[in-house]
Amino acid sequence: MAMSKVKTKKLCSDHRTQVGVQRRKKTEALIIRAALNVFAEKGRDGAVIDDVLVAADISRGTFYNYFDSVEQLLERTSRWMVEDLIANFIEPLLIMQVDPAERLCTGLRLFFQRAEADREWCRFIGRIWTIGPLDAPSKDIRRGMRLKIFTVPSFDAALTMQRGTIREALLRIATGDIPKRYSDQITEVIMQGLGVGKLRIAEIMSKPLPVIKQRAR
Amino acid sequence: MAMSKVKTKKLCSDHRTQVGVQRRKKTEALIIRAALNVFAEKGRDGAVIDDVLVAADISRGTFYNYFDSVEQLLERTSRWMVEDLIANFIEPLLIMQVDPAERLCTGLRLFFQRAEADREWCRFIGRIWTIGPLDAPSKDIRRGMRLKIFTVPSFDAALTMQRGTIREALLRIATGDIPKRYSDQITEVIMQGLGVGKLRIAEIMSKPLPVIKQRAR
Amino acid sequence: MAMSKVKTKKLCSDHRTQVGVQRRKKTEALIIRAALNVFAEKGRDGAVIDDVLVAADISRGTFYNYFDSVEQLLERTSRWMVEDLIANFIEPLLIMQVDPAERLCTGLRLFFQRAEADREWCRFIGRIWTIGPLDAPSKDIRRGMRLKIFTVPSFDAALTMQRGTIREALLRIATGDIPKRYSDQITEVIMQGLGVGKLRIAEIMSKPLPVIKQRAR
Amino acid sequence: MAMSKVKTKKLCSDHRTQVGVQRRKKTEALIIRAALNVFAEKGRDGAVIDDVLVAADISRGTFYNYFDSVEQLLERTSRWMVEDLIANFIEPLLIMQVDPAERLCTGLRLFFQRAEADREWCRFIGRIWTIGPLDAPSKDIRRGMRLKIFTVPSFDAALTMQRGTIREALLRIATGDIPKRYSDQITEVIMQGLGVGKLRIAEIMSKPLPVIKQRAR
DNA sequence: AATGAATGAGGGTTCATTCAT
DNA sequence: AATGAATGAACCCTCATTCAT
Repeated sequence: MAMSKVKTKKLCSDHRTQVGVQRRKKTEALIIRAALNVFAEKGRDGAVIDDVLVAADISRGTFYNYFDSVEQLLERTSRWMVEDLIANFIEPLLIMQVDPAERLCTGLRLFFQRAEADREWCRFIGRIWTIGPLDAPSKDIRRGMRLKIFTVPSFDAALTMQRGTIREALLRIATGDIPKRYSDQITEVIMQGLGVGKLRIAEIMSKPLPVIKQRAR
Repeated sequence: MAMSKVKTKKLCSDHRTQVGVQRRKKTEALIIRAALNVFAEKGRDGAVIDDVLVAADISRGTFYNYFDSVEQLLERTSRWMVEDLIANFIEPLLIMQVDPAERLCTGLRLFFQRAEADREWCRFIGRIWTIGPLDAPSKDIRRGMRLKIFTVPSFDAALTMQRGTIREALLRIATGDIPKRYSDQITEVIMQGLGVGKLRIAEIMSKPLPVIKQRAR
Repeated sequence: MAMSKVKTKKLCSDHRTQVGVQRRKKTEALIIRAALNVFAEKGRDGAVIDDVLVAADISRGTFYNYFDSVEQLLERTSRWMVEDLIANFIEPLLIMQVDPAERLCTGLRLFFQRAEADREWCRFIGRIWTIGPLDAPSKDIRRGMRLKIFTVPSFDAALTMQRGTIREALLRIATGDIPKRYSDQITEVIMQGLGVGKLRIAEIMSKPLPVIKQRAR
Repeated sequence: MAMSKVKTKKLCSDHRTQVGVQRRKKTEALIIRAALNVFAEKGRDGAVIDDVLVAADISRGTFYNYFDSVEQLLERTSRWMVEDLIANFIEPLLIMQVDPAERLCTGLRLFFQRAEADREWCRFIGRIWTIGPLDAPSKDIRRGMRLKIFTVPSFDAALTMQRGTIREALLRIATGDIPKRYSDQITEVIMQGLGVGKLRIAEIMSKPLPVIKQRAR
């Protein structure tokens, strides 16, 4: 049997390799998906490796074949999130060449839309979100300031307000206990904080949201 | 003789008792102060008992003479913070009978003033801040809404914005890397988010801050 | 005042000493009594010093003024028990010059009588009873064997049976859940195990129990 | 190929599983065996996890892979003992359809025989023995009472006598310092306590003990 | 690759005992 | 004497990581 194994390996090593690579990807995605839920549920420190193993239905050994440590798992899960965000929100929005206010507004609404639809995703970002590059909106803020569309005391203050409000809102949304139109109201408050007038806000909000088809990852 | 004895004993015991009570208070304060720093430094879960023991320079046993568990330490430290806040900010401000905008504004400025002065305090609130009753400002928001001074889509949204912005700002302040006038700008952005006009904001901000003498605790 | 104190001390040092000695005795008895209950309640290892302190309503320091360690407390409490037993059972019985069967029988019945009346006492002996010299009955067994009143395979076996049965019975009595006449039945079974005939047993059991006035200790 | 792969995997996995199960069983047995000795040596409360770890030559982690707590270890060790007893004494004896006196007598003798052969086993039962179902003998007592073979004041008293005597005897045997024929004498005393006549006892005792081959566990 | 048994450093808690007042 | 704060050794338990199969 050992021999046949070797033979087999030799003969179809290419195919095998490819299959192997695919399986690796699949397992890795499986683990990350599980990790996402676990981190969202228990938080960065409350999460324990066993939770992930159970959630992904894999063994300890398998896990350590894909990740070196829990720290790395967290990091790669975060990175995955960011890439997912970019692929599903940032890039699509970049294409629309509208003014910063509209773009920011639309981005926030789409973002919260997903947050409400996927609690775990929402909690994960709300609780863990450490890695910087969620900063697509920050470009809009800068541009909007340059164009006097946003009138704020400073860029730093604006960014702090926007980020803090988003995170706090996510945590609230994750509880599941939110009033009607909460997300939209949050968006409006942020816009108002950025100095956009009530009329303009109402105008932007009245436009229908573009439909973005989530790209699988 | 019996009488004098009793007297002596009573006096003596009272004195001893008082000394004991004082020492207890002192040690407890020592531990809480240490815990504050440790929690601020390492976060709720990163903090380890040994850190506190070292920071307070006490033994394990002493710690457990004052607190039942680390959980309780956190809780009581938090409570202490809240009481400190109330004693030093809320109560003094309650006395000034001005309009909600001014009161909220003043409160925030004083709050950030202390945050900048005491980094550990600042980080602790920014990272740990879970216990509710930081909600003195929420009353101002409600009143302001009733008086049409604050024009926001909803109370919930306003509160989320205010809280999230404060927390994010605290974390930033705690890094020590903040631009000039950062705290004031944060205050302004919050006011703007609540729908207060720029002129009114400038007007309020131009008033000198009342001096509050920190009550020792 | 310091002077007067010295004076006083000098003048009535004798009286003081005596009072002191009495107080010592009293406190010591207090602690032992408390320890008895605690040991009975929680067992040798379950008992904790704090339990004793609370039960006796004294402070740590006081305790260590009277006892060097918990081990010593246990030992002295046990010894106290033994002395109490001797004073209240053994000595009174020694005086009655009857045959060993009657004496053993009477002794057991009195013993169980107290066990039923004082649960803590009962549990303490049942659970802790380690110190040997409960062996007053053993002399009766020896004598009874010599006189052919007790017919057993060996002294050791007889002693084992008697002791084991007593302890087991005490534990049962301590639960408070015993059938009517349980103690008497236990006594009868022991006598039967020692080879005494049923008629003789009945005869002995029918005699009224002497009344022993418990000597305070 | 897919099929062969599956097959291979299945075979392989089965084998691995089996090996795993066997190793688990072995380690568990190892720990329980060690625990038995430790508990026997130091008693329920004196025993410390480290003792078990050293005795079984395993690491902390391993221990907690098999048992949730020391309490559970004790419980499962006790349960193991009981099952061992049942398998090696009770069941074999159930087969012999003789009168209760003979069966009880034989059971006791076999029991003590093992006690003398295995000191740790003996001490464990003598010191820890809490879990009920050692009560095979109790059925014999009941039956014997019904058949007037045992004449005792009550079932409860008989049981107390029998249990207490056994435990006390075990503790004595465990010391290693016992006279010749001690176990047999204990058995005789118990029988006598149950009201069996000396002649009948001698008759039963004179019969040769059946040989029971210990079933490995 | 996958498995899961084994490891051991690390953290929380208890409690007998000491000691300054 | 009495008090009770302080001490630290000893214990239990968790969990990330390694490793033989």
